Amino acid sequence: MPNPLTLKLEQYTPFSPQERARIEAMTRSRCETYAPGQPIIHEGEKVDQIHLVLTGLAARSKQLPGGDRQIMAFLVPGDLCDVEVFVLDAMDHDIVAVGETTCGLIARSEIEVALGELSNLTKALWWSTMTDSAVLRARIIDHGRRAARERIAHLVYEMLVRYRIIGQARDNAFAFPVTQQDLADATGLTPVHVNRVLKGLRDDGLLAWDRKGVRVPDPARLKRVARFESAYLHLDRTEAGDDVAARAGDLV
Amino acid sequence: MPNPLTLKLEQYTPFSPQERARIEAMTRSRCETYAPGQPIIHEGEKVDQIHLVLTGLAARSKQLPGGDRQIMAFLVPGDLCDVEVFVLDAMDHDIVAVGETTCGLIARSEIEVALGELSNLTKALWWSTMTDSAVLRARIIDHGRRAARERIAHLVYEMLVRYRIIGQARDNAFAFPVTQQDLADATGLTPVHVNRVLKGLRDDGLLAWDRKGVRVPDPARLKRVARFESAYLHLDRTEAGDDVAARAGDLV
DNA sequence: GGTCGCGTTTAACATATGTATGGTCGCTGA
DNA sequence: TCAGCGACCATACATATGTTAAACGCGACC
Repeated sequence: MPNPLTLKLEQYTPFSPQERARIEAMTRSRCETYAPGQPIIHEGEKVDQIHLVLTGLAARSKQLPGGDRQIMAFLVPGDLCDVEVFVLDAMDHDIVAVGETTCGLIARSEIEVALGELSNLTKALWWSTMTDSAVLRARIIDHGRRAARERIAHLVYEMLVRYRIIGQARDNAFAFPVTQQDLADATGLTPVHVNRVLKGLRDDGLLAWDRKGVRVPDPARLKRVARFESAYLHLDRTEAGDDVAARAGDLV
Repeated sequence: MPNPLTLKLEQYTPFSPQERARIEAMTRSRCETYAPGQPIIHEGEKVDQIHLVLTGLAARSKQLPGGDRQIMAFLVPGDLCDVEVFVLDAMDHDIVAVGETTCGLIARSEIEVALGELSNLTKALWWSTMTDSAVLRARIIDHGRRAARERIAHLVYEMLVRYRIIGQARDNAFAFPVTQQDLADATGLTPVHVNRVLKGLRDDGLLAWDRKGVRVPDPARLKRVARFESAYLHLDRTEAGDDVAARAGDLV
């Protein structure tokens, strides 16, 4: 019976017998089984082997302060839990077993030789894709487990950080040319309600929003309201020089 | 003034002067500017150049039948709109300009040489990552713009397709070992409400859910209720042999 | 064979958010 | 100058979903 990973990947492209054998070999080495509810990988963990779901059901999930939990994706046999290890230093969410689950463990080195030498640019592109995914997951958490006020606060704070990173925020103010309708479309709310919430945030002095942009008078306070955790943006690569730190440092 | 793409990518790794020059060269070739609201790429389009946001603000968005729209991500200068062109045949969502926006256009071939030769396995891994992102976006749409009933129906239908693909669904039934609490965590609802909705779906004969799994008596009907569109799963690679089609064919 | 724990089911009630509508303000163009 | 338009703002009301709590079924385990 074929390996679920090849079954999955061959949706994209058929492999040669050699390639197939290589994948089968990789995934046969070592397994681990987990009981329902048991964590497979924790947030913050630095993994150096890739987990592949072989049987059962797992989930990407995030535990929120306050006890809420958001599942962002289910992982069925053939799904890889943590490809991001190649480019990100640590997991920004948990993987948990939902049903009784067995995973194949593939050493990072093993995949590295299978992929061949990756150029700097390639790796940077991977990193960009992986962080984009992380931002998508953050949006899922927002929608699933945060009230409108936090949701909007979170979005604004994230944009502040992102604009700072590219050097386009001065004095915690940045141009953000969206209408309230756009905001509604982004947050899954209704324009009327966006307006209500915005008014509330303005009244509380959490942000100012005039024609030309947003200003955040007190980022630390907005961050608290938004329950913002910066890990998912993966800005902590100090090797990249301290430019990034200098640009976003006080926000994260 | 530095190119916003290098500014972004160098968060991950510093480039050599040559690498930097290469990126700058790629993005200098051709630009296009878009007015607010104007589409940059449409769903279904096959692009063969990559769009890079240089100034302004764009968004990944999806137009739903009924007029609703969901923005899944904002794109600021330095963000790439459509890296997926390398492995996916067509866009599964739109890119629209939110503010006045200019994009640099990078020919697909240009990036291809910069990346070097990619092995089959590498490309398959890219494909896997990109479709995972697409599933995340589907979840954002669910949360933002679908009522609880459709949301759950959509999730169940997606799981049916995914289990079929890996050959673990028989007779439109599959093991799905989740509790209602898990479902609530995944859909952003409350266990009580999940229960209500599930009861409704069962009463309407849309699904049966006993201890050992889910059964979907009439997939076509569930698909309608879920307003499910299969494009985002990218199952239409007929070159992959018709195995996939055979496995999921009638569902998509 | 009882009891304990866990998941499910149901009920009554509370509220965040949606719906509908209309008003104001600042632009733009004739 | 005025009409028209789009964005923002406000109000009244409707409802999907959350909250709390309790009962029920059922397998696990002594």
